[in-house]
Amino acid sequence: MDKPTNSLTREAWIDFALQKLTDEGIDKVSVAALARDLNVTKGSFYWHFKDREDLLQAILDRWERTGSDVVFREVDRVGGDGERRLKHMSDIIFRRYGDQLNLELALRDWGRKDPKILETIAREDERRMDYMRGLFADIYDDPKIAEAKAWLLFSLYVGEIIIAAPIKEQNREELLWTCLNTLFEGRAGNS
Amino acid sequence: MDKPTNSLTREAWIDFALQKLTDEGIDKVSVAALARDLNVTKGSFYWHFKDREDLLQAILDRWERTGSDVVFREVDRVGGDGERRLKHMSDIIFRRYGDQLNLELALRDWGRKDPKILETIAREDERRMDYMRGLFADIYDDPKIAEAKAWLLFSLYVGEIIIAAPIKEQNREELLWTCLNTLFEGRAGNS
DNA sequence: CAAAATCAATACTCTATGGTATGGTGTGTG
DNA sequence: CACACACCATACCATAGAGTATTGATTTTG
Repeated sequence: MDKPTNSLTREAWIDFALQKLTDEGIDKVSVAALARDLNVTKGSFYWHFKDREDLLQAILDRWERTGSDVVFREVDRVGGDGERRLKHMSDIIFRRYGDQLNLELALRDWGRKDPKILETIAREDERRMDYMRGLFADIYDDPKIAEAKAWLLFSLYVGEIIIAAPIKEQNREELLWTCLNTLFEGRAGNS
Repeated sequence: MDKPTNSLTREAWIDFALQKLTDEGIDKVSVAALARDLNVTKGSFYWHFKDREDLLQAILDRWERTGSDVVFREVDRVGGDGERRLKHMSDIIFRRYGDQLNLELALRDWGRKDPKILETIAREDERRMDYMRGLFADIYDDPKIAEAKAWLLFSLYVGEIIIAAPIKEQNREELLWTCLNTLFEGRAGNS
């Protein structure tokens, strides 16, 4: 009863558009190009969507819904203290290659051009910061330090996507964990 | 003898295009739009430039030439040990608001769409990383740690441009210096 | 089975842009 | 003064994309 037809659904359009956004940026998410690649005509698109804006909004909604909650839930499910959870979370993030990272970049780039998009991104970033700040607060009493460490960790996540310089003294994984160890120095004991 | 005319020079076109790139991204750096904003026609553009590609290349060259060398030179001119220089450099970077940061973002976004652009950015990023890694090596004997700290500092620079979350426990300046202090913990003594 | 809803094709308009070809206007120089 | 060059305007072509209107073909449903 779900959808017996083999015709395009609205969700399929959104899926495909999301992939385009990831690969080529928001400007290339054009009605004409999507229709071409899907082997249909624009007549189909304008049946499922009011206009292009409608599609873009749908893309954004989807991203916000399937954002980082899954990561938070998985981390909390396994549990452990603040440091354990943060390292677990970082492990998940660092394993995410390619598409996930490119989507993040494409979205933030989109946000630079459209303040309404930026608002959504800011909400999502705030949720991420709140989560990390909370975990660091388990380790560091000074809320300013906890916030700074969370900020540095967040920066490490995005830095890896942006910085194009080669790593010279170690491999990628080593580097990331050396960075992590730097973040957990200070007040608490760690390996 | 410099340029007695009040007509548009090639450099003026590049200046204006660079501003457009900063404000609206590379896609909006269009011949038609630039000419409109400059109150001339495309006839002027195609006198100074072979085609759009020619302008884009000129923009990139200019960025690479006026990139970070000025910062490095200023830092080295004032001098001091590694930690002093790194903090001096960070102070310079953190004081740069708006345009400088947006240009960095716009460029990296451009690089995502064009591998040839990414090469130039990678070269520049490598110079920056080399410089910072060298300074951290003055403080930390382990080259892996020095590299990681440089990477974290670089991440902090770009993170601030990307992360849209509000800071809650302190103001921007405090946060950045709390982060910096975290980076200089460990083996060396600092304030 | 007929009617209605769903989904897509066709054909069209309008705007923006890259690029070319050519003609016009000021400025300096012999 | 005349000529050449630097600089720009005008007119034009081709392509790509947003959006609309209408029609056509399946499915679903009464």
